[in-house]
Amino acid sequence: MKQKELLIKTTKENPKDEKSINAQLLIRAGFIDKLGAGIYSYLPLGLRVLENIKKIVREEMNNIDGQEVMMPSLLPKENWEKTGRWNVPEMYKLENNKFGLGWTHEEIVTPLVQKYTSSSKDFPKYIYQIQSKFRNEPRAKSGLLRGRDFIMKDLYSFHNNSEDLDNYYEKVKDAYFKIYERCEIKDKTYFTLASGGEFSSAFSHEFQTITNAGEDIIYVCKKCGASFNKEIFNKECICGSKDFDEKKSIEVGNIFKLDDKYSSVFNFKNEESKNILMGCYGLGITRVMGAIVEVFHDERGIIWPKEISPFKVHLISINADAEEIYNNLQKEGIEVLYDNRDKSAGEKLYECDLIGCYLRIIVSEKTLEKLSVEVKKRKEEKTQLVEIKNLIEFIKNEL
RNA sequence: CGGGGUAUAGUGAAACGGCUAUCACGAGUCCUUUGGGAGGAUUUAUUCUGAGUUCGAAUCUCAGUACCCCGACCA
Repeated sequence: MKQKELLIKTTKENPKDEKSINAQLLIRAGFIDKLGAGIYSYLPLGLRVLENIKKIVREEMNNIDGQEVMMPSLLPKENWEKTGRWNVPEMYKLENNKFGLGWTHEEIVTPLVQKYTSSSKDFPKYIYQIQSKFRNEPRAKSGLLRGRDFIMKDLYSFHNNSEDLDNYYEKVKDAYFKIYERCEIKDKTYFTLASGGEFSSAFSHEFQTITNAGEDIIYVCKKCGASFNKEIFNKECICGSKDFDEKKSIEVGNIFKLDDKYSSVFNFKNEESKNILMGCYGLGITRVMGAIVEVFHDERGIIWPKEISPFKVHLISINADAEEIYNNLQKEGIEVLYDNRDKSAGEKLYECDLIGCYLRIIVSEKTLEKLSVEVKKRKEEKTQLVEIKNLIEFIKNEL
């Protein structure tokens, strides 16, 4: 992609109506555009980031046999009335009062699975989607961290018995950690015991990423590492220790067992004449994007993890023609953003740091004399001189 | 939903109740520039909406709306 043609405008000044770091940087660097509180457009760069996160999530969900579907967002009132969730604060109701916008999908996925199964032999089933969710947040805030229109992956599992549910629950937990590992926030993400909430009998588990921008407080046991959400924290760990670290964090995932809360409607029983049991597993795609920016940035801008970077390579020419190098990189299938604009060197470098692609290549008169270019990782200070004839191989090794 | 704050050009800011609403950046055109946001020329506004006070309102008052922050809420 040539930067001259990209729909992007970066700014030096922070927008005055955003205080959170993720919103400030993402807007300044041209990834997102604000339409209202908790409502954002994703511009070409921002959409590439989202797609990268979605790709990781899809791969890990498919690895645990998840089947992707897409359910509607426009949802009939009747579905919600059956479960008593029509009159909840989260629901955006449409003017005609016959439909509401989807803020979760138990009401849709359960009848769907019921319709396409006919006996307990059809189970288990694992159904997920990646889709816009709408929640009437009383207070949208912190940029992408709490939106009213946001993107979420929601997986629903259906089981014959609780052992099967328990086993799958563990598999989802592992899959989530793989996702956070690939997003490079695993080190800062804790598997946290939390309240089950109104619709789940026991406890739920949250994946909490440590950041000051977070809106939750968790307590991490210094002895065994177990962590607890403030809402259920009772001052003594399961290991018996009373020594905790208190940390601010953002919930980047939430999994819980619904048991038969919604699935008691299935009109067939399993072998033990028990109901089908459900698990529900949420992961906020846009929230993860915001959390990554909160975790990975410096005073100059965003520092994207390798797999998330909108382009793997940002190619910059200073007083030189980088067209041929750009074409060669593209031919090799390397995602490259080429700054071919007629701007001063300083401006290009500042923008490059702000946007924060994983690798930076600078082509200049100075290094072309040595038949070389400069390559630098955004997260590192050191720059390497690489001969042009070895460039493709060098880059491929880095990616 | 309670409390606090803000609203002026595309962006960020300035302007005592009084002159043609000012500055920087961005963007457009022209010229010179090119290793860390370069320089000159030129162009760029319904001061959030509605009412009121006043000879006169960006400025004061009231109402509304939007946004930010704190809290409550957060399957």
